[in-house]
Amino acid sequence: MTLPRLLRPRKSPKQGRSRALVEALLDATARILVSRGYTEMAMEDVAGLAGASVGSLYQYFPHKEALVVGLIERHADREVAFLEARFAALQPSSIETIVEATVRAVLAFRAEDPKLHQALLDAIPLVGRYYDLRQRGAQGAMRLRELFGAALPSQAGGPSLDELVFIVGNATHSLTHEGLLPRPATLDDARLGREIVRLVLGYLQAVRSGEGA
Amino acid sequence: MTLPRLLRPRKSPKQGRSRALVEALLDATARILVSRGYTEMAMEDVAGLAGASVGSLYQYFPHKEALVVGLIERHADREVAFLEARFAALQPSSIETIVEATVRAVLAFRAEDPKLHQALLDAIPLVGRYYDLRQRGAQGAMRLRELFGAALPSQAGGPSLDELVFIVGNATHSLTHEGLLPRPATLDDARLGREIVRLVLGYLQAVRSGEGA
Amino acid sequence: MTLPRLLRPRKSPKQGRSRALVEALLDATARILVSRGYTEMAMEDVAGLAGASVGSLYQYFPHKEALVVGLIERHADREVAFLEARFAALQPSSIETIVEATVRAVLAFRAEDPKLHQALLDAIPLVGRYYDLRQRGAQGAMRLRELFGAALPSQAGGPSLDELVFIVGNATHSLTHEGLLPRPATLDDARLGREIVRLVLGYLQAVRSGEGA
Amino acid sequence: MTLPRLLRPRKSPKQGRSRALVEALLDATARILVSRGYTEMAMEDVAGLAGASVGSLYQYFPHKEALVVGLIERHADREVAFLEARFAALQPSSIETIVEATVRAVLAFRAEDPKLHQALLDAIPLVGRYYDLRQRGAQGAMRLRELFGAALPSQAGGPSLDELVFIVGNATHSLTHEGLLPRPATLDDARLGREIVRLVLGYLQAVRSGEGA
DNA sequence: TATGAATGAGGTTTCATTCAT
DNA sequence: AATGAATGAAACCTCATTCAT
Repeated sequence: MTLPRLLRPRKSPKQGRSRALVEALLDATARILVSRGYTEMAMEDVAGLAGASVGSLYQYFPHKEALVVGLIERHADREVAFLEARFAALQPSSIETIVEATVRAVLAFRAEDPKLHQALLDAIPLVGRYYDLRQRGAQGAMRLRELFGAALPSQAGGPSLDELVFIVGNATHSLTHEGLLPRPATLDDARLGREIVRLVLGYLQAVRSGEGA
Repeated sequence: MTLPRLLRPRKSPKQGRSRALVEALLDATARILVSRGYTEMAMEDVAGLAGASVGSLYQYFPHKEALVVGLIERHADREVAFLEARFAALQPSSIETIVEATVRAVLAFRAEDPKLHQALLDAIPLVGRYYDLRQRGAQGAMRLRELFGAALPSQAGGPSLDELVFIVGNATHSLTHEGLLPRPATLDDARLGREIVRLVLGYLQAVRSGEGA
Repeated sequence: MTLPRLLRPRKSPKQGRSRALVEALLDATARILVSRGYTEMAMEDVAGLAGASVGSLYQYFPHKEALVVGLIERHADREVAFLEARFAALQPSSIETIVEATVRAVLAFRAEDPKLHQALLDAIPLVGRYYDLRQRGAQGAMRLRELFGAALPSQAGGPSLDELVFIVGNATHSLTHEGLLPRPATLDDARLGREIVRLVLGYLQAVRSGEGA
Repeated sequence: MTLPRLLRPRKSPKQGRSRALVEALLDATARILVSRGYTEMAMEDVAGLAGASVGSLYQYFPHKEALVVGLIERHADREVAFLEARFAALQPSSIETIVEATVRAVLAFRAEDPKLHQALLDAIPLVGRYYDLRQRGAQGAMRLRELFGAALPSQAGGPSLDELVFIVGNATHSLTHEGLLPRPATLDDARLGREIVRLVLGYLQAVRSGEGA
């Protein structure tokens, strides 16, 4: 618990049975993480819910954090796949279309399991030693750069592309998840999406017109 | 841990000595929370660092969560005081001035102890049973409503004041703290502040001009 | 807790105020002992219920056991007084009358607060280091000897007077309190008293007639 | 401690090794209970004396009370087996023989480990939430009913069979254990047994002859 | 004399992790 | 490969008792 250990599983799930077990273990982790939270999640219960023994669990996930990291990564992979599927249908397009599609897609993915989404977000600081959020984040940033880079001419005096991606990416992300302020009841996903789009496009417009420089 | 427990201390710190002890305990909590994180924070160590005994600690904070909640609330109180002190100097003012001052103030407060700020943010989900983030958030929202309400005419077809506060508040908050994407090295607090202001004003401009409606 | 300490209170309750406080403390002890049991009884709660502070409590009872011992002794004193009041009305009398009166009196005293009676009985082993049950018991035995000695001629081949007192005393005591076997619903105090009397007189009869020798 | 917990172990000892461990744990409990008493008995010490770890202890006994209840039940089972073995040799017999055999058997069992016997009796009130003395007692009463029912014709005006069993059972039990009055030095087990038998038979005689009715 | 804040040893219990079978 | 019994460090928390005020 004190000394950082390797994150790689002892055995790579190559065979089908192993793969199925890993999936079951991650499913169990998701269920318990949502219902009880990380601290109250016991390894024995995860194994039990997955129909396996602790021993088997430890064969694939060398410690508790690895389990959560595994779940986060599976979730992130799924999100990427979900988003890419949506993007595939629209390029090349105007920046307006791209932003709109992205925001809608992110909201749609989140809507599939909001509780799990939130639980994973909450768990990230707890597995920080083993999961480098920044690295994953950087991947997302790269993708955004691609999407934006083509559509946006860089602007003298304005933010660099990296900076712009940082601003837009974080603002969007935070607004599509639970944040500090409670969401007004009037703001359903559709309306929320519209406002986020307005926020992003308003920003891009301001950058283009050199306001605030 | 399973049953919700009371959050009220057994005893309220009224005399000066008690008050000093509570402060020392919260200081110790802050130090250890930053250096080790919530899970690794042991009550005995907190008491020891504060020069007190576990027994005394438990006299004022009936359980571990209460200790962290106490720290979060002290921190939030200080933030409010800090911000209000800055606001006091500028009203009534244009919306541009208000936004700029707010963003700078938030960044300045955070800069006083970024590690602690982040540690507290990370701890919030862990004490969620005892600390209602939303309530505190709602208070902040009310303050923002006051500030914005006067300066912003409501716009037909645009977001309500509540919705606007939600968007602006969350976007600002997330960008002034650690988020999903790593902050580019080029983006120091000054530049970051400028971009956030641009984001917010760009949004308000878009709302006013009815774009995206 | 480990080393036996003195049982004498630090201060003898001579003044009226002191005496009243001691009574209040013992009353509180009784209440809490009945409702929660010895282990769950906290000194602070006893003091609080008596309207005093822990400090004052410790002025009169140097430790937890002393409190219970004090209560037991007050209870025993009251029982003696109760019984003696009843005895005063009937001597000299036949053995039948004596036994009958004794059994009825014991049952009557117990009926005044059966819960407390039982709680004190249960607590005796816990304060054994400080309370010598045998000594108190021996006092009771002496009184019985007096009562029986006059009415019963010793019998060659039968039990000595001491042995007889032991048998009769213990049997009576156990039957007037909660024992191993649950009391049948049909057996109210009146019927129970009748059977105990029959048991004792039957025994005395058997002793007299030399049966079982 | 405040909330009633389950009494069932997490795991049932089925294999031989487990069974042996449970026995060792109960033996250790017995030793420490006798030497230190329930309150001073520490779970770690029990485990240590049994050559196991606290963890293993808690695998079979989910809390301290369960450990003591386990011991009490093992002891009671052994007592039943002991008594039944003695009974097997003598029926059908006269009531005199039955009473005599029973009293002697109870005294003989108790003589095997008087200290333990007493310690368990003392512990019963402390685990009352988990151990229903009455239920066990009722079982014993049923056995007595069988034994007596056959040999004793019911008597008009006298006690019912249930009442009779209650009287005889409790009187016998209390006299074969430590009671309120100290046992006279002259009264060894043999003599004590004789007196108890006399007490019981005297009572039965009185019932039969309608005395005290 | 009375108070009640402070102490801190010590207790019970959990649970991540290992490893013999 | 799978199992699950065993481990034991370590955590939280209580409460009898003391003593400065």
